[in-house]
Amino acid sequence: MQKSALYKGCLEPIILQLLKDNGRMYGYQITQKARELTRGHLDITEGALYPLLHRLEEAGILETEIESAGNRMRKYYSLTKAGKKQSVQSFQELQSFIDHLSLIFQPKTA
Amino acid sequence: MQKSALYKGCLEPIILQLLKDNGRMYGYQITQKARELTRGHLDITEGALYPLLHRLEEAGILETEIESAGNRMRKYYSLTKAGKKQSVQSFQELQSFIDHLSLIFQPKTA
DNA sequence: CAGGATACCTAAGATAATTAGGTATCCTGT
DNA sequence: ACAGGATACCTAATTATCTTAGGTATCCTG
Repeated sequence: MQKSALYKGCLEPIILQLLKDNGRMYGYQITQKARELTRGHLDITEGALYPLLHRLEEAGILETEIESAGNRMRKYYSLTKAGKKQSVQSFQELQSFIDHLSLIFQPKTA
Repeated sequence: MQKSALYKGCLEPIILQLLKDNGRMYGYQITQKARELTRGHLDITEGALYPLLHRLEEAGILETEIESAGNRMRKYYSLTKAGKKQSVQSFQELQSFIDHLSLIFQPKTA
């Protein structure tokens, strides 16, 4: 995906939703899960993902635990209490945004 | 709207769709029609609209006719042949993008 | 032991909007 | 008569968000 600029602005709600559904995840895992759920259509680039995760942690939306798998580190992210609220809200925003779009693209059913 | 960054990248398909449905429109009219169809939720800013219209004309997607209503000019935009193709394609892209999003946000129904 | 997958990261550039202006006409109310 | 809101066009500076293109390092398979 990402050929289209449509993707812009959707990354944050996507991440919050994945963390809501899966409890806690590390960065690389998030990219794999998104790819899996969309059968390869959604490719989250690491250059977008990591800076966003850091911003969300900074903002108190996410919290981290670092663990090691063998000799390799994994930084697990999960929703804070504020993050859970945020994930609900961002889902609602996305839902309502899509509803409004459909008023443009399917005016008959309006 | 536009509090959310979701809107980014959607303006072009929206404009193409409105022109497809309404034949020909001038800039200000596009903003009003979008507002009307979404009952006030979609506010297309002129700073985004006009430069985009110019780019689409430059690209041969849109063509213009200037008319005057009283002493005031109106620049009407309509889809070229290439523009009609483009409007179909951009609709399909939007549709498929939303389908993929729904795989993230409603994984049960996948 | 090369190469792909796993796992983290950042910086420079591109893209696409917002914000905040500018110009000018038309119409309504006081 | 004229202030102010709607109509109608436009652009430039800034901001937000992503892509591209790197960098480091471990693990596993052929």
